[in-house]
Amino acid sequence: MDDFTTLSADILKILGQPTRLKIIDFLRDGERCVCEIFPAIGEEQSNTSRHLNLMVSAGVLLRRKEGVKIFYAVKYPEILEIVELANQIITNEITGRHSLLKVA
Amino acid sequence: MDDFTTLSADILKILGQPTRLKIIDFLRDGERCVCEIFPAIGEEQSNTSRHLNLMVSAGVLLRRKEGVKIFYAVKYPEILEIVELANQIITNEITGRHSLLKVA
DNA sequence: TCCTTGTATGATTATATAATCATACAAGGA
DNA sequence: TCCTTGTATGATTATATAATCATACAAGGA
Repeated sequence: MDDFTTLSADILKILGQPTRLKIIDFLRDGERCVCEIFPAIGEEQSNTSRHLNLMVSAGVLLRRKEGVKIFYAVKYPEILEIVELANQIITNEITGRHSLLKVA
Repeated sequence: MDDFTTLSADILKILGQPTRLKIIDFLRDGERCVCEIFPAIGEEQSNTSRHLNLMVSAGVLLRRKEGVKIFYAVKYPEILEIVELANQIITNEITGRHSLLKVA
């Protein structure tokens, strides 16, 4: 039922949501607990927890338990590369430059 | 209202849908008209057209008109790189390998 | 043992999304 | 001018999604 393309789409879909992208960005420097994440991104604990769980299920975050705290971390370096490329595209879109023009 | 993160999320979101990802993949070798695209991906003309329009609006595809046909092409090479990275992540997920293990 | 802190989840609601059918519209050829 | 081909879009429907409030649950300290 799930072909390879659908699975790849799921990875991009999970990254393509503002709240989740903010979380990924906050985890750029390493693992953080939920109690650090939700104030940093300005979302409710509840909502943040749901997104974190979605990202673990999707395979983009790792979860580690330490006492009462749960730490989350980006699972693959490729995830940060993807975000970086998306940022580049937006930069190009904003400056009105196209790939064809950049070649010149 | 739309900060940079939201815009980047929009790019990833537009790529994170199976039908659209199939279109991107079909356009890998260059521009194609709608009449070539929809049979190739096995979707209705109508649905394909909508997705193509969404992708042009999002800034990931270029549109060119030639007579009665409309040709679409991937706008930025970064888009194909993103798809490639997502494919790598899925490959890792399927083989059960994690980034930490790959380092060793 | 009781309390506090940290996290997850059930229920609900508003909104967005994807797909479909029917149809409109534009361009070019006969 | 009429017809055919190629493409876009209105209306509709089923489904997914994100956010919120309330609450449950687990771990450790006092």
